Amino acid sequence: MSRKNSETRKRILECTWKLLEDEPGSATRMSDIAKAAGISRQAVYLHFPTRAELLVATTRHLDEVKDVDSRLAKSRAAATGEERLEAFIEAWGNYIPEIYGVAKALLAMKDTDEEAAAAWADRMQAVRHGCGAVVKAFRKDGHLTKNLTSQQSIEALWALLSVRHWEQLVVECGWSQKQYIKHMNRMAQAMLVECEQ
Amino acid sequence: MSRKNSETRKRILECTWKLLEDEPGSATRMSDIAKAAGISRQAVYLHFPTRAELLVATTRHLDEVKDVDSRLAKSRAAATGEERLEAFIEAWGNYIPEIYGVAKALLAMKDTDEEAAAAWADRMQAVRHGCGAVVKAFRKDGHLTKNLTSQQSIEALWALLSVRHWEQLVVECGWSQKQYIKHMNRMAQAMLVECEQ
DNA sequence: CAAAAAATTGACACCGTGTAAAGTTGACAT
DNA sequence: ATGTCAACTTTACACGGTGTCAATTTTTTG
Repeated sequence: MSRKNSETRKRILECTWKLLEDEPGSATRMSDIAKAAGISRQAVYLHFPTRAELLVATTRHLDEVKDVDSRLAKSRAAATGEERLEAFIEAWGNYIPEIYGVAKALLAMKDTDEEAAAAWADRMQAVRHGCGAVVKAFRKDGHLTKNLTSQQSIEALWALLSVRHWEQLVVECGWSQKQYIKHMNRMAQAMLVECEQ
Repeated sequence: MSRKNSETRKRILECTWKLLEDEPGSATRMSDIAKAAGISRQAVYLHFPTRAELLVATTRHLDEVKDVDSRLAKSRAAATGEERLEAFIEAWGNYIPEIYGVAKALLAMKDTDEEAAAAWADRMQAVRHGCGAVVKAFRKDGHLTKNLTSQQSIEALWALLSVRHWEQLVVECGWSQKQYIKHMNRMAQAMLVECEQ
């Protein structure tokens, strides 16, 4: 316990986070992080055996500090599917920009590193669960479209709310966070709900 | 001309393509490509100064061989917005799996290499144009939702039809190509069209 | 104070990209 | 047949980033 939560370890995590926040992606090197934390490059390896493990630890640290899980859990209070969807998109959609830097680095690593892939998949599983809860609520309301199975609905919603999708709209197309949230609600609604015309 | 279309050059491009098709992503090295093409690693550099330029050339080669542009142009024959959308999704959606390997490598490179980013942006511009044409047709029909500006509609559709979105649904979630096409049509429709209930 | 833990220093191996230079081979032009 | 030109080979090396190792110093703490 005292080992795991050492001062230095925490400082490394915070610096990694800050650096990736400023410049999302894979540009940040181990030496940059060491310099930012005011220690030698080797000292970083003393705490984290590989870059992948450091990134994974940083995401976990972030999730802990920001307390995603309880933020996502809030949406479960809502009664109707519609309300749940809105609460969920509010919670997750606004969480994305806070983790974007680290997420992007992990996403880039995913292709080559097994461990990074597993860590990312694990975190995304939480989001998927949230999507599942939303779909279930819609189903209960009897509002779910018949064009998709529950499984497909979950996956479609999950993909719609992916970090990459957010990235494309907000970072590449320049949508504001507010626009993103608003339109995601509309789109998800349109996608999941039966549209009788 | 004779220079640009040399036997060897073409063979390198074909091998790059094949290798990336088998194993999408950034794993394929210059030496792998050289070996596959039956030449020395340096010979590859004789034709393509950098890995980025090779990847860019490979996408261009692919686009040329597969003739995307004319495939996408076909959708312009359709009269109504709905028909255009369907033709466009048919054309582009079925093109994605054919280029996925190379696309993924280019996408990974995009983060670090300026030239790769530009090449990818350029190719994506073509898709965006297609989305623009679809939205325009819908607007003309008077069926476009009032919740989105034309620009936003184009971007929303563009993001929906992104390679990454396809990847998530087909590669990660295991949707069949047929399902993907079918549901993309539905989703895009639901997203763009006014839903009077 | 002595032992243990944390960090430093400096060197090095490995990989993949990219550069450089000298040498080989074959076509073909006169 | 000779010379030359282009394509390709071979060998060697520089560079940057990750990760390893071992010897040493600093800090903590029983």
